[in-house]
Amino acid sequence: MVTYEFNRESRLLTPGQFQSVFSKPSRYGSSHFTILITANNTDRNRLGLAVAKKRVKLAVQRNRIKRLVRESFRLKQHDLPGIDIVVMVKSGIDKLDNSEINHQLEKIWRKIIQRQKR
RNA sequence: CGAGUUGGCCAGACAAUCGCUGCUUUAUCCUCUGCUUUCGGGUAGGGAGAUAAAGGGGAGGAAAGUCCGGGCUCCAACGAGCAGGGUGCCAGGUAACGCCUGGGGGGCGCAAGCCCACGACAAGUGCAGCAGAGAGAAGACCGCCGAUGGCUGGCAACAGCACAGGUAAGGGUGAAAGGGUGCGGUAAGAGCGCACCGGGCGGCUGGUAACAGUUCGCAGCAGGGUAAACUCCACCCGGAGCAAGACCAAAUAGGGUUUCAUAUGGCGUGGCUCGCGUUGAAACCGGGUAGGUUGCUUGAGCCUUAGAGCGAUUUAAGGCCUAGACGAAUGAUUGUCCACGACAAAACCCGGCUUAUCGGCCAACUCAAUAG
RNA sequence: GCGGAUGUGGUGGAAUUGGUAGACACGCAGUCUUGAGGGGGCUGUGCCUUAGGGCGUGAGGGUUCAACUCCCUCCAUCCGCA
Repeated sequence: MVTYEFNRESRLLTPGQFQSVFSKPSRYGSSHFTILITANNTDRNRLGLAVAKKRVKLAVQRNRIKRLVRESFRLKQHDLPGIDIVVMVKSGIDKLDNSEINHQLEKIWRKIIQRQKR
């Protein structure tokens, strides 16, 4: 039975874990996202978010974007093959609506899955 | 039904599915201690964690800006003085405030009502560029006069000159030129005199006071502005902040160089001095660690009723528990409905202020008025 | 989260007992020199306006005769604290 849970094991928690992703990343991107991934040699995927105050000024918008990314990751996590992910954003993303953000994330997940299968 | 003022309340709703995070209960697993044992275990109590199920909770009126005030924590204690800072009509409220309430004064509005850093420049010191004659108990540039004295003419009355001089009514300069109006007065003028108005000082009356009134008395008037200039007066303020601080584990390896001091010293201490405590301190190089728990939500708390008070507020009784996260929860998708949803999200906690904001509802009051 | 600092033409940066804002340097534009370029010289350079004049020190108010300067509110940028 496949569950769509999202608890603390599915996140990057410490600065050290973030650093390991930043040190040897594969890059993916879209018009408003930059995503870094690296293999973590487990059967779990882990997500870290880096939404800078400089990119998105209002706390309400930052929270909205983080929630959307988490939700999208939660629903897709079983199709991904054991990687650590750091999602960063670019300026202007706070002007997009929910469906547009979801659409961009979908495209990136599909690209990652294709790349990793080879 | 219109126009407006003040106060208070709400902050899309409902359903389904999938998620996040605390709390409570139950079950299973793990673990510690005691007792017992046929060494498999059994039983009682405790602990923290994991999983599952059920129930219940889960951003704001501004959570914001960080502009004030407190609680709390540490600085041995926060004691004295100086420096520095803040507030500023009066009275009250409060834990406290730069906040609030009531009152006074001034301004705006037909009104309900709204707005105001609103102590003292007659304690002292300073400032006012340019312009202007003169800028502070002032000043003759133009103007006015020239009574008096002088000169000229004339027998004289007097006329002329504008020399001495007088003059702040008028012009001009300026942000500002030293009470206003009228009459008298005069050579021309002038609080020079008088009347009224305004203001000052003293008294009296009302008020806790700010202040107001005065048919009372005094003196012709008194010296303008600026204190968000120094200052004076009254009152208040020790410093830092939850990244405060405390605990557990690890670590800080008794390493090197330089400088200061060597006790009338250094440091604690983040203005200085005294006082107090403590006994070396600081900088750089090299090396090592920066994980977890706690502080963390029950509080100047909220609701109802009754009493005190014009009110802010307060007293009593009863009831309620209403987010505590930590790479950071309170969401996503779909559907239905409508007034089509603004500004915007806690990070130790409260009380205010300020700023942003789609709209909706309720109450009291004011104006316009009886037309549709 | 807490604490602190700064804001002046296109750029750096002057101007303080409150008294003519934009010194100085760079850049830019025009012009002279040169066959041309470079270099150098000279002139101009915040905005609006025909002129007179008006508006301009991050924004908005206030005090004052007068504000870059003093006071209040807001905005933006930067720095420090484990």
